[in-house]
Amino acid sequence: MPTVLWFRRDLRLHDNPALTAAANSGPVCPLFVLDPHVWEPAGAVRKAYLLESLKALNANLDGGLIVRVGDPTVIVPEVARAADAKAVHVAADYGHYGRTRDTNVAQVLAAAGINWVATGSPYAIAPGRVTKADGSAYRVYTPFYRAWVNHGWRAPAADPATAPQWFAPLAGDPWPQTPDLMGITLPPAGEQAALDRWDAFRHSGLAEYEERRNRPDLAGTSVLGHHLKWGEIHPRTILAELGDDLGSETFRKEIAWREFYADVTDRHPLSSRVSLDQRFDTAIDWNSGAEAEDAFQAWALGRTGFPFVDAGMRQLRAEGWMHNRVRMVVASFLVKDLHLPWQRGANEFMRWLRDGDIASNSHGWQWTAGCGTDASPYHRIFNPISQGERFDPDGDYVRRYVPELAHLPGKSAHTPWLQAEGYRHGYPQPMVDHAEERRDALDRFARAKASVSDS
DNA sequence: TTTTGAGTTGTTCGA
DNA sequence: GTCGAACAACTCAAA
Repeated sequence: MPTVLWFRRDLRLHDNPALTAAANSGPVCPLFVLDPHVWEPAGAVRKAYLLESLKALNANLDGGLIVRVGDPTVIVPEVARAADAKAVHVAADYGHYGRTRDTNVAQVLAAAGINWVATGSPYAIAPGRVTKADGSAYRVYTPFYRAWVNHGWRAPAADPATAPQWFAPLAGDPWPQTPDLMGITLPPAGEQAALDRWDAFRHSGLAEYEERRNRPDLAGTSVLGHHLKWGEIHPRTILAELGDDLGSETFRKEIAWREFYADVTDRHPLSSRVSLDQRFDTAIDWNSGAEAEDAFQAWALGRTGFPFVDAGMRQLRAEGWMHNRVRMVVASFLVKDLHLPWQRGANEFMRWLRDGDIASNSHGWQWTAGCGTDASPYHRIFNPISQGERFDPDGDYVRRYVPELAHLPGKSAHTPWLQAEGYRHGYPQPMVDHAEERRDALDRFARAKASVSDS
């Protein structure tokens, strides 16, 4: 019996339970829907990367992937009818939009007598499965991690018993133009690229991961985020090959963060937009007005006058990627030094990051802002200068992305204001006094707390 | 129910 | 330069 396999963020053919389920019941019509709701807000890098990934998937399907542009509640039933399918297979989605969309599509399909079959998820353990003894959800990472490891996960899914028989009952839409990347080079996309990257990291980065992962000047991270985001590789594939050494243990914890934030999103579907600690949305006195807009622009364009922050924001625009350590520092700067709500920065990240994942991004930002799952002290405020000197000790990262400072030797690139004016080549003065803004951020939080407890 | 221990990734101050 | 304490008390998890 023919089925439709609707690809969303699982753009691979191996370790794909939904594909196995579909193929075991008959010929499979592979479909991807470019949903304007997801497509339109995406920046050029995100769009281009997705198109590259679809190209790779299409090649693996011998050109048989149907790509349609439009509303999934219309397109999926239309393709299912054309295929004479009795079922549409998917991997479950857990974001707020994805879940609502799936409910609506399943409803339209049901009315047409077509089954909705969800098999597997983009996670090693489906969100909602790791719970405390009483069945409630964890809100703190470390106990979640212990329970997650204890719960365990399946081995990678077997390939279908017989090779899938692909078919396309109708033509797809013309693919959108690849956006102008203005010089950005994308990393290779697709399932093979993902497996190659994992292989390379496993053999040459994992052993030193613990030591090098916080160093943006070195290539110490896995750079698997975009592959995981689009499901070009499944986390189970990775977990199955991790050992018990320190590097493996640390990397397993990073995988678990992704799973934790998916679990939190599952319990709090709106938390990609709304602070888990509501005081941050209702009681804190955020900056606003024209001056705040100027400040946001300076941050977004990498013109704050803090070299580590500016290097990060310029890397984001230059590559569609930013090192995780620097993500935390620029996030802290926006929220604690410029007093702007985390959602502004989260949106900016989602527009540019090729690996931008709504659950990880939102909750990473909430963690830095201090309104998320971490109950630890709110006075954790990153010092943009000492973070730079600590994690980019020779200034190499700053010089790579801030050409105005390329001539400053060693760690002096972190403190250009100590140089004569002419040596700064137009690089701006620090836009704020960090010590002052730090005190201000603490004051604002204290006032918000007081105002909430008074009312 | 009460109690106790602990919490990814920090910063600053003063000895 | 290095080290420990204070930040300022909060929330969660588990016994």
